[in-house]
Amino acid sequence: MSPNRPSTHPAQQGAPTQQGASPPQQRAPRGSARDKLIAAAHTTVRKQGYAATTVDQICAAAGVTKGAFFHHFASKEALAVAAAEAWTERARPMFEMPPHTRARDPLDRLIGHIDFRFAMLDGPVEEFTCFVGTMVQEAFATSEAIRAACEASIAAYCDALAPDIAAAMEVYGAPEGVTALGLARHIQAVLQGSFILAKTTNDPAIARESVTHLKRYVRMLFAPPGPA
Amino acid sequence: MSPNRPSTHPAQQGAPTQQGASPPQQRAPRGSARDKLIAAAHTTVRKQGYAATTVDQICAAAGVTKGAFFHHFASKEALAVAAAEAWTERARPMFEMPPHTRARDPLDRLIGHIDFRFAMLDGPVEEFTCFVGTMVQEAFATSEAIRAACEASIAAYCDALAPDIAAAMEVYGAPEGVTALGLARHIQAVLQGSFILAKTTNDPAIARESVTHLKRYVRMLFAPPGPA
DNA sequence: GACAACATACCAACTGGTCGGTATGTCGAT
DNA sequence: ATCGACATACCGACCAGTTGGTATGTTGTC
Repeated sequence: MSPNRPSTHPAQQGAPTQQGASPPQQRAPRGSARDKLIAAAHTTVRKQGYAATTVDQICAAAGVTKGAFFHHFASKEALAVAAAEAWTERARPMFEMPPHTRARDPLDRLIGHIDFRFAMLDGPVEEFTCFVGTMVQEAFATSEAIRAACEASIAAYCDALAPDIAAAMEVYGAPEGVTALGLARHIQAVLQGSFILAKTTNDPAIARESVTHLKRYVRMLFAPPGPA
Repeated sequence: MSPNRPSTHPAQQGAPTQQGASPPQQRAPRGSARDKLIAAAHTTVRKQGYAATTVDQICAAAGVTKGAFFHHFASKEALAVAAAEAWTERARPMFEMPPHTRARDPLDRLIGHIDFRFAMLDGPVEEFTCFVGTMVQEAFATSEAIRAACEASIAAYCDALAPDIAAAMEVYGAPEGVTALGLARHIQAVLQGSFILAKTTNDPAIARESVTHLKRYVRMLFAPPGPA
């Protein structure tokens, strides 16, 4: 659950409000502040965590003022909830775009998805880790609204993954006690855990190692049980 | 990076400052403040996260004043580092005490350990989750000292787990590419990830589900490959 | 074994800066 | 001329860290 691609709107401008030059420098188009604040929350919270991120920092990263912030969001917590919902949307293309989603065999689609997640584990840690996973760690006991929003986002991911797993189970069978949603949740757990390990070492390699184990597990689950 | 080492003292007493009895109720024994502060940091940070936890809260939970805090620790960050080191010590008995550690078969010891971790996944979420895993999420990019301390704690856990895995690999073999330390790290990743899922639902059940998958994976890894 | 000199452990009150949030003003589109 | 979308200026609460003190050992000396 962590594509760095905010397919977001055409209007996009990372830089702070300063414009150097001559002609009729226009400011950012009206109506763009909300999206920019959410995007800024994603990047800032992924790097620093939720509590350590101040509203001023988010505003600065978004290139808007505090007035705009509290025009769009009633509180910092409200932004967090909105950002969690936006995160779910941002993850959706992962289940539609990549080539493996067109594979005929459901197990190929599932393994393809894991490979896809594996390939994301590269570059700076804060660019592939999960916004909602980071946030729920801090807020699960102190903000019921944030916790619920994060739960919904994770659940949406698992729900999106489950159909392919269910189909694979029908084709290849699976051991007693394995369910599609349960395995989807386990995949999510391994990803989240691999993010934490990557943070401890500040290096994605340790995360790839774990996802490799995950891939092997899925392969073994759906392998024909008997002799070769 | 500086836990002030007052080469600590024999005196020990878990409880807050109150004493039960009749006569001139004395305060907590000298030398106990440091340990109490670390214990308070463990519980408070596990529940609220690191950044959201204030020094005053930790002091209140420990039953000491801020003066005592800054007598023992140069900064909030220094306490975090000391608490991460203490966390490692706190985990050590897990590898020595439980009955399964005496098993003759290394795979039995390994599975026994996973069962042991499984059994811990019960009750309030903040009582079985990992202090260093929680903290490193927030601090990996902002405090190198904390990040390194958390890395060391996680590494110590994996190092403690690896020998049994290595022994199991020698007895039962293992697929190409599997290493003892690598599998130990994967086990740690699954646990950390299961904690996050438990936080999203505020319920340990989802964590147990993932650890069950982990156990099945380990069993499959070390199962004889051929026909039954 | 008593006492001066010192060190450690802790406490209460304070401070400078920061943070989430508010009150109010301005600008552009309809 | 009105309203939504911002910007500016500001506030009270809070927070990490400081200061200046007291109480309780510990140690060296005679």
